[in-house]
Amino acid sequence: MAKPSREKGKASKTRLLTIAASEFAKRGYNAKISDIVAAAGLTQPAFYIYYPSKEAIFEELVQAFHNRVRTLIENSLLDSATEKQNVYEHIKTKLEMFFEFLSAEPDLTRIGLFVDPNRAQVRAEMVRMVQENLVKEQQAGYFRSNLDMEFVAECLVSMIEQLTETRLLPGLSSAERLATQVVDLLLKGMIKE
Amino acid sequence: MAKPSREKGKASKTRLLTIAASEFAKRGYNAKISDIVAAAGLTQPAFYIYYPSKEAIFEELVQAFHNRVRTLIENSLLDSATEKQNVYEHIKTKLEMFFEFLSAEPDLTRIGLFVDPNRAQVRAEMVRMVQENLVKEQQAGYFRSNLDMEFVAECLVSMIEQLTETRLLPGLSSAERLATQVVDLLLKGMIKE
Amino acid sequence: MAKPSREKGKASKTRLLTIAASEFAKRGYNAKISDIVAAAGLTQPAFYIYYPSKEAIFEELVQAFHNRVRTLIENSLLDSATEKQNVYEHIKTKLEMFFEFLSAEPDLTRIGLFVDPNRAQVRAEMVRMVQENLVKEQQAGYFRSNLDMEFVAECLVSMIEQLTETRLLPGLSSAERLATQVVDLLLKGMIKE
Amino acid sequence: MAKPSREKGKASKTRLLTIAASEFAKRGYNAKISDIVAAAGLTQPAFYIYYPSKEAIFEELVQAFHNRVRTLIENSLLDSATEKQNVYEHIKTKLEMFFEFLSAEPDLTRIGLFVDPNRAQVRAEMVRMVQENLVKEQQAGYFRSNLDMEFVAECLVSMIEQLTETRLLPGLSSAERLATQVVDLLLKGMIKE
DNA sequence: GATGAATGAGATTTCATTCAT
DNA sequence: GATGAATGAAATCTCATTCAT
Repeated sequence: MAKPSREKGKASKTRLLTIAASEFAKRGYNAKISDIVAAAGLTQPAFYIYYPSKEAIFEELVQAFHNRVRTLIENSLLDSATEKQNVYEHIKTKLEMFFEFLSAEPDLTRIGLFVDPNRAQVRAEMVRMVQENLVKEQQAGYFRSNLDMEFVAECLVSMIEQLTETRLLPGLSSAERLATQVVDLLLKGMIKE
Repeated sequence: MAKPSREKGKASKTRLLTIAASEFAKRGYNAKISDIVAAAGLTQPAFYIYYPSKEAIFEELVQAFHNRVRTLIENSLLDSATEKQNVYEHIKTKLEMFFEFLSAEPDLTRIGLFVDPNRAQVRAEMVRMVQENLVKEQQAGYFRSNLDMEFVAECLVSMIEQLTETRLLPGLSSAERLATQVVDLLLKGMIKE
Repeated sequence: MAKPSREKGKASKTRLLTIAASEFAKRGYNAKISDIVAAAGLTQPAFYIYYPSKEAIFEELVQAFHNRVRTLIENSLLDSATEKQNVYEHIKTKLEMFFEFLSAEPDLTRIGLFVDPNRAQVRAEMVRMVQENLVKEQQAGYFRSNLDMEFVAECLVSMIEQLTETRLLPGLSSAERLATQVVDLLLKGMIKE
Repeated sequence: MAKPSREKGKASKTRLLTIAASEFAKRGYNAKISDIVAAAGLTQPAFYIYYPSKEAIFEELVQAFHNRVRTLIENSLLDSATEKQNVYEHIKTKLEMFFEFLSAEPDLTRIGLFVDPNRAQVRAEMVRMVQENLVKEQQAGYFRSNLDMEFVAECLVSMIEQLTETRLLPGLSSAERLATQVVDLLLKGMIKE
């Protein structure tokens, strides 16, 4: 492993990371280094110039997703303090941001949400973040007080994950559309009146 | 005391299938034949007496889950015609059945819902079934008419799947409890009043 | 890794061990598994049926030598109590045994004495054994009392090792001859009279 | 303050050689070029500016040791002609010189004596030199005439080598001390009186 | 109904070495 | 006088699968 610093090397490293993301997203951790380097126009040993092991590059991708999630969480919490919309719009905006976030880097999202063996951890983090937000609204009197907000958060996150997989990433629905639908369903419920 | 030779073979085959289910559920498709046969007290070639390949036994498990889902669907649709409860109870009962179904064979469930690379198919089937049920209730006037029932069904199924993974299979919640919570959330919504 | 028990498997395992001994003796730890299995008329994976790793088979050979050394030590100490020859004959006999022992399994000897990275340990063990023997003779008054027997033991062992490598294993001298020469030199010294 | 460009190259080459000696001494021929250049603050291609291959630099170190041995031999033979001490002192002085020589460049010594695959050659050279010296003393009547001086030389050299490895290089004994002990043991022998 | 023994194909990783600048 | 970037060749090890009995 050397420490590349000039342009071409950096480009190779980036290419490897991007292609690795795509391969891991498609085939899970079984993605082959040989395919990755081939797609990057390199030979096998070149991989090890930039990453010490297959595990390392995978972990780097997982951490990249984690970091992005953490950033989103922090920003999102700040926003919630500053904005003052009605509750529908407020929640919808946040959901939309969430969906946008997840669709911005589809491969990273797939890796973080679906292929990482420790994906339960990120999920738990997301659930916690959502729960905190919801509890605030609940305390502000917007939601029924008898709702278990951890349960609700878990349901919401699972919906987000699923809709991301089946509608958002395949391009069948926009972030805005999904946010609207989810808010409408979850806030109002299914019952008439 | 009958012909033990015939029975022994069947027993071995069943044992292999059960253990394979457990291994695939635990380790995904990467589960090793060598581990499976070892746990079954057999040697590797014995495996190939009963199943032509790793893929074949995996597919058999996936199909077993599919078949169970199909059976559930048929029974469920029948039930829905015969029963005459209020809508809460009605839906809750079905959800409870669904959760019971999923918890009855945890390994099969995990394989069908989480490890099968084509799990989207079963999911779609489940979504369709749920959707059909919901449409009927909607047409009967129980639900808001502006709800896209395909969307709702997808949300509901994703919640079911997730809660199955995080609460039902680990034994943290009962089927009855989860059904109650889901019904309460989805039917009434989160908003006060 | 299976547990072979029938004849052919046992033969293969033994062949692998024998050939491995020869290869390690010739080329050091860098000996290649591929050469070993080829010489054994097997393919690479067959190796891993019998030994879990290259390190494992090497360690097995090293341990085999250690065990033989330990056995020799125990027997040798017993002998020293029972026999009652003059001191020349006594020491010569023991030296001869030692040389015979080292020439009995040349590959094992080379591995234990020259290629094992931890060969200092066995050497130390051998030095200790020789020292104990010498001290007894010294206390019995056969040797000068101002000799540091640890130093003498170390010299003796190094001579044994060297003569084994350059004369015994190549077949240039017999164990008996070497024992005679060493005893003559070490006991009488070089000075005339 | 002269031409630093020429000097820098020479300095790099020397540094590589020194570090290579240290690495080969520590890890045997398996020492890695990548480690050597890293320790020298250079990159891998720089190595090949100065040495055509790994084998070449290793051989250069081996030859350096050989040359030093040859020089020692010549000087030693001259000395033996000029000096006129008693035989104990005479031999002891030479042994001490030998030990000093071996401890002066520990890395080179380790490479020449222990890691060079052809170390038998240098050993043979050293044996021959020692033998020549001993034969002279023997002819002068100092030693028993029935001693095979080639055998004695080989024993002596092996002792020197071993004591160098276990006592001299680790700093446990001085050259003078070892020389004294060896002379005492070998000349007088172990027997009392 | 099963086993002992073995293999084909391929995966990750290592290391000396070279090309272009 | 040196570097950034890359490679050829090979080594260890894994795993589903098969042959002969």
